[in-house]
Amino acid sequence: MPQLVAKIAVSAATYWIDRPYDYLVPEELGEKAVPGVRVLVPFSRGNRKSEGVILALADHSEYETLKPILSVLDEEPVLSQEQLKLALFMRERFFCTVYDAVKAMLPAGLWFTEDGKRRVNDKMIEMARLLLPTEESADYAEKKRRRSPQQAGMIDLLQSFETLPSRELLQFAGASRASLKALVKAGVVELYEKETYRRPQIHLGETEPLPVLNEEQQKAFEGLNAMAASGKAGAALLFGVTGSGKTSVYIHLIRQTLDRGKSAILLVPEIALTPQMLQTFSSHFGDQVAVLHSSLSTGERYDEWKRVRSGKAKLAIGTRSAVFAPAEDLGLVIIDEEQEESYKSENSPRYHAVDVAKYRCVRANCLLLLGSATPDVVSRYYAQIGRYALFRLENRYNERQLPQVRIVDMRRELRRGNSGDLSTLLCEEIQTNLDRGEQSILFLNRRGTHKLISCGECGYTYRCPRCSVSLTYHSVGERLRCHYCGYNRRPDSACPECGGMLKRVGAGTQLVVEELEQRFPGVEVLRMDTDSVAPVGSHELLFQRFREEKIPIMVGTQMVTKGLNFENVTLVGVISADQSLYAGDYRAGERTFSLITQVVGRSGRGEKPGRAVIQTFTPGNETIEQAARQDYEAFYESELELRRLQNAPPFADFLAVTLSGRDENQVIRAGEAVRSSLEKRIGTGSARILGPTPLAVVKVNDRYRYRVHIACRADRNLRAALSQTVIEANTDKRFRGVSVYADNDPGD
DNA sequence: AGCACGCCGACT
DNA sequence: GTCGGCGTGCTC
Repeated sequence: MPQLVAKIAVSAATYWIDRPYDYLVPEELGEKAVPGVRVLVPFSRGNRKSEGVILALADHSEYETLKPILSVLDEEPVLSQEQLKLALFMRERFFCTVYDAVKAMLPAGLWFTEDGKRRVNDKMIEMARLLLPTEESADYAEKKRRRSPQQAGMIDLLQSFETLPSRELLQFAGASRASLKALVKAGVVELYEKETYRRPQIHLGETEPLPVLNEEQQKAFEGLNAMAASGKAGAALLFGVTGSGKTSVYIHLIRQTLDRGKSAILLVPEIALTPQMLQTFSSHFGDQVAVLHSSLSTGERYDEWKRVRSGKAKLAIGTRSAVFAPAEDLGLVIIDEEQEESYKSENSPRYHAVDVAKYRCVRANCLLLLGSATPDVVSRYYAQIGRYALFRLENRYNERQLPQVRIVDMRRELRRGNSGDLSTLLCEEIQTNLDRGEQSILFLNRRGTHKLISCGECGYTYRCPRCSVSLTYHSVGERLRCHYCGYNRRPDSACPECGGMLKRVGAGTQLVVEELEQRFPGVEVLRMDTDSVAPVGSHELLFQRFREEKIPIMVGTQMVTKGLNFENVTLVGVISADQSLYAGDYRAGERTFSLITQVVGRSGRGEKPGRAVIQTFTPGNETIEQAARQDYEAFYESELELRRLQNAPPFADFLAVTLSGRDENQVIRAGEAVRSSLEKRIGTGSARILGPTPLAVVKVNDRYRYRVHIACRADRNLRAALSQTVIEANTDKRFRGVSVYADNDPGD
């Protein structure tokens, strides 16, 4: 009698041992064990239980002895054949395990806890706490200190913090999971699960008639709709200036797609997924809309996911991960503001939603529509060479004028004795607005907008003991915190170096607010920044106050640049346009152009004409001038030329191998080995290999991080070679303790 | 990664 | 002697 064998992608397998593993399907599971269901299998020498997903069935195996599948976890497949193929594609493209890809594709509500088969609707994390009374555990720590310093260290931490997520406990103590397990076994520490909180669902509105299209919108719609209806795979770029009504075109296209009985996916950047935006789409498509967003609770998200899968919802709207929406019969994928960096995942699997969307559209023979006011230079190039169709929207709604933009040379301001953040011109303009009762938005192009503490005498600043960054000051609980690892401490009463007076050095928005208060006493100023510790929805509330109470001035970072529409705002100030220009990576210019263009576009959205003031220390800079003129095509031409000279995308693909470990020299040596292995495998003829070079923040959590860069044509062979190199470096005994991974197009 | 096997030092 | 640290090798 032939045996039934299942090819399974196993969760416990790391990247370098990830392959389909053969397991025996026990007779009693024969019915349920089909491709796409998740199973529990014994894995490795200890037969540790691991989750897996059946990729395929077979009637024999090359292996002599097979272990049997322990149980089937799903009643029916959670992934279609097509989604399994996508997972395999992701492994190749993004250098992750198949199961990592599977996890990214499924909503959190479908995941299983470490121990059990229980399906969780709540998000849980593993926490650790001491089981023994304080003194007993302190005694235990002392007893253990010499032979097991890691265990003692963890007890110390739990003494002061009481409870900690076990992940963090291990990181902070620099301990291995084995030593934590030892403490659990000894009955000193207990591990338990804690629920993280939920967020409410967005309200859905009434159905509205389709928006009326103007001539150029109609033309774009007709062209795009013809592509979508052709039943052939295709991609198009909809290049529409701010306020030209891309959304109206989207709505018409989606309407047509749904009427053809097909489903659609609309991706928006993180920041753009606002209640207003959802309101717009639900007012047209009612409960055919499903929202997939990380801020929904796992339960809500799971329900939305099910509505898409069952076909009850035909339009999935969401951020990056919504590209995995289990939509059958896909007819259209729209990616709005396609140049946004939030479409690239920062942690494993490091996928790019645009790449995933391309793959899906090709497989489904449907249209991929990339929309933008400032397209990614690569997309614009593809449109130029005919790989994408190109549609333009050049007229702003109601023929509104572009804001009048002026550039201020901040070096001259400095020479005139103004060392503040606000130039004379900007202050005059703000005053004009105050007099007229119109509102102003000041944009601060700066990350790390927090306060530092430094010594007034010797200049000492606190640095993180585990990361190569300064600690920032948080007034909440008077603490100094590290943004990278979470380390925090209380500041001393005097400088620990020289005993001098410590003072708070304002930075970012705070400093600008202070300067405004000084110059415009009694004028209310609203402050918006991403990293302020704010409860959910509070940003919405602040925007609402700004609109309704007509607060004269709003100061903010990134988040004030996107999609906001305030009729009474007639002045935008860019405090410093330079910061993102020199950020190192090849996208810096693009980022700056896009940012400035967008923020300037916030001005004059109503009846009254808008003005903008851009402050810069490099007034001659071409990118800034182009952004001030809102001249994308000029920017594109010069940027493309630059890319050609640098052999950067679209003329070559950028890939990287990132290495990290506690021993810096070892990391560098491993990086050099990676480099020479790559040189051997792919040669230096067509590819350019650089590094290893340290990352901008070289040390995080006591691990040093280095990167080897590759510029080349990334074909199948090259990816395979890169994958081999990563596997080799990870399993090389000389580099134990160094972890190595590849990245398809690292952001920085 | 995580787990078993096996080697070697310190404590009964 | 043996308990339990840590180094080595394997995962259908």
